[in-house]
Amino acid sequence: MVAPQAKPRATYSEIAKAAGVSEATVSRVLNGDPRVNPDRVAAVQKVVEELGYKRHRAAAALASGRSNLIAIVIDDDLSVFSDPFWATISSGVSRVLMQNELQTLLLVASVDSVDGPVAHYLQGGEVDGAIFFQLHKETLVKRLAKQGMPVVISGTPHGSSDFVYVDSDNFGGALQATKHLMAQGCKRVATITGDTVATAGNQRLEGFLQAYRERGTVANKNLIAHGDYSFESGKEQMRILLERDLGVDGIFAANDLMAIGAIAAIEESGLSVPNDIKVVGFDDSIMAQTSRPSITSVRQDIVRLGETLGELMIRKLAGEEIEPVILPTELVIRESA
Amino acid sequence: MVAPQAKPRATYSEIAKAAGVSEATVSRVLNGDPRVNPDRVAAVQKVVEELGYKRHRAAAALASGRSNLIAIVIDDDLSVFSDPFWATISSGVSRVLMQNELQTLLLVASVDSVDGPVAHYLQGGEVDGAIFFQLHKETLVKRLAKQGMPVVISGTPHGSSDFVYVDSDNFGGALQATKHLMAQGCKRVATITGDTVATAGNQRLEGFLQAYRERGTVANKNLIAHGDYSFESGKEQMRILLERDLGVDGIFAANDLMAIGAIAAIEESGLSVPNDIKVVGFDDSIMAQTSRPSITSVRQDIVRLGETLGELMIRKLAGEEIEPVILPTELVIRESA
DNA sequence: AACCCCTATGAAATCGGTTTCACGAAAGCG
DNA sequence: CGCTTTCGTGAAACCGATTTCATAGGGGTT
Repeated sequence: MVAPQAKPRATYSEIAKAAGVSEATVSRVLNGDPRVNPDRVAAVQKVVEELGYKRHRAAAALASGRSNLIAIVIDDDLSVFSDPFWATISSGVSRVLMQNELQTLLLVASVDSVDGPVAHYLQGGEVDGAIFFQLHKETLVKRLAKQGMPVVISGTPHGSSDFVYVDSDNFGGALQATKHLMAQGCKRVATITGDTVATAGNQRLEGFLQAYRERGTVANKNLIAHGDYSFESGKEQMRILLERDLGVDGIFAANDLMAIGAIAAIEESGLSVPNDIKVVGFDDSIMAQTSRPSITSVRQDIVRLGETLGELMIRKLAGEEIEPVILPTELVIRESA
Repeated sequence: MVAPQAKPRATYSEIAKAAGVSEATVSRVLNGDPRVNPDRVAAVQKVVEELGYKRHRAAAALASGRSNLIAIVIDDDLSVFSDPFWATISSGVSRVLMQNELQTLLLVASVDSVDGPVAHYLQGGEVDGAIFFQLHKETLVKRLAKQGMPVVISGTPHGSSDFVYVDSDNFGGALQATKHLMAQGCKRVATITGDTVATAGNQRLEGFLQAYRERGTVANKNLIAHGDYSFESGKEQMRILLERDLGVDGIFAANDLMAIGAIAAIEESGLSVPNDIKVVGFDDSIMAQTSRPSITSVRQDIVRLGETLGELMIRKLAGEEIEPVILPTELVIRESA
């Protein structure tokens, strides 16, 4: 049951011989060194073509000290199930990296410990850079960055930190969503927040509050219900809001799932969406489109997010100074508001 | 802006010196060669511990010819958006592989061409094995397998092919779903299929047909509507079924999204679910839970699917003869049927 | 014309493990 | 008791690219 190896891969030594140059020159040609005589470049390229040569990554990595590998680090515990965008982002990252001759290494593991296997792995110099999703503890990332490893993270980090990150405009999206509700005539707009410990949830809440400020008022504290992004919490918090009897006529939910939960609670209480209460969600997920009523929602460009992560990493590897990027969101208007 | 490198990593030569043995012995110890004297094993392990040594992957790969890298290959065009399980499966794979000292390489690219970059990459011997998702063209996979590369695929392949694959029991799930509808008193159960060119869609259709057979009849051809897994197609095909006026009172949709579309069409026509028509979906996605009415659906164990893919790969790498695995499905009963 | 500098190039060292091979010692055998 | 095996071990070759370093020519300067 052993592998019947195909033709043994070509090496520099063969190419060098066939092209009548030294291995050093082959290397120079393949790495785009401009100093090589055009004739030889052509000769080498011809042979490379004919032999169907492919660079041996491990050998190149060993010799150059660069692995051409970028890790995508995902925390095992939380992200996979809670973040529906994970796949899309990763694919965007992978595509962009691949176009730049880099490979994507997928690391799904518990990232919490600064001393765990992931930490060791990353610090072992096995990868040229790391992209983090769903950052909860920043200690590890901070340390890696300090050691000189190029790091880009998805989502706004907590602290002052000078990490480079990419995020959707949670604040702006929430602001726009809330203002839309107000513009639709809602007098008392409430919000159901997501996990406000994480920055995304917090920013969406801030956007909501800002809409009130821009109207010259302050949102009543009772108009803020704290959910956790789940359908159940949306339903539950909506029930609580209704019980408070504040005359709520508009809801900004921090994601679509909670918006759907809220609508379920509203309809169970005998009211209707959007006639009695209007609802806006966040994410513009497939559910926003298929739910009845369909849900007005804040759209994030997830593909672009992934691609941006990849691009920033590439620029960072090239030594550029790079800045965090906030991607715009867009309000998609449907039946619910 | 250059990396302030931490301590330069330890190497065999240091370990060998410190432990008073040769580098060859260090290698043997670190690779678990049983022939080494226990005293030396202990000595080496102690030094390794103290120095916090980490194996240099590139060097090891170069010397041994094994990369310890397994590729997950995903076709750019289709899978990412259409398959909601992608992320979950990948994470399962990655976790299992990591527990076995293997890394997961994510390849998102167009896989169609037998001569494209992915093909080249895989044939370049850069990885020790490959796991394919969403297989459309089998040519490349077939060739890789023939060349001795361990290959495992997710989903049942088309042909006779002797590939090793892992799949959910689409046939059994569909059979169970349809029988459930019949048991609920449905006299005329129809189905909305997914893409029947792909095996999963076909198997679900076959399961549906089998339910009729087991009842001793044959399903009327007009009871079969062909969708494409999208919400819109579910709605559209349901409309068509209703227009045929066959007295349909049960629907098995090949996924939840189409089930939701079907329900939308049913309610728009003035009928109600489940009173007039009962509906069963497939996937047990989050939408099945949050939709109103909530949807009875066939559940697949996606996490297990990913883990199984990883496990099969590991066993294959170990040289075991392995067989395809079909994972059981489970009918989750909710309001719609 | 003598001298210096720059450029293109190849020989050889190097990266850090793995594996082959040879050898001495210990063990098994007749 | 002498001879063949087996066992543990280290020296050294090796994996395939990259990179340093030395060198031979070519060009320019005065």
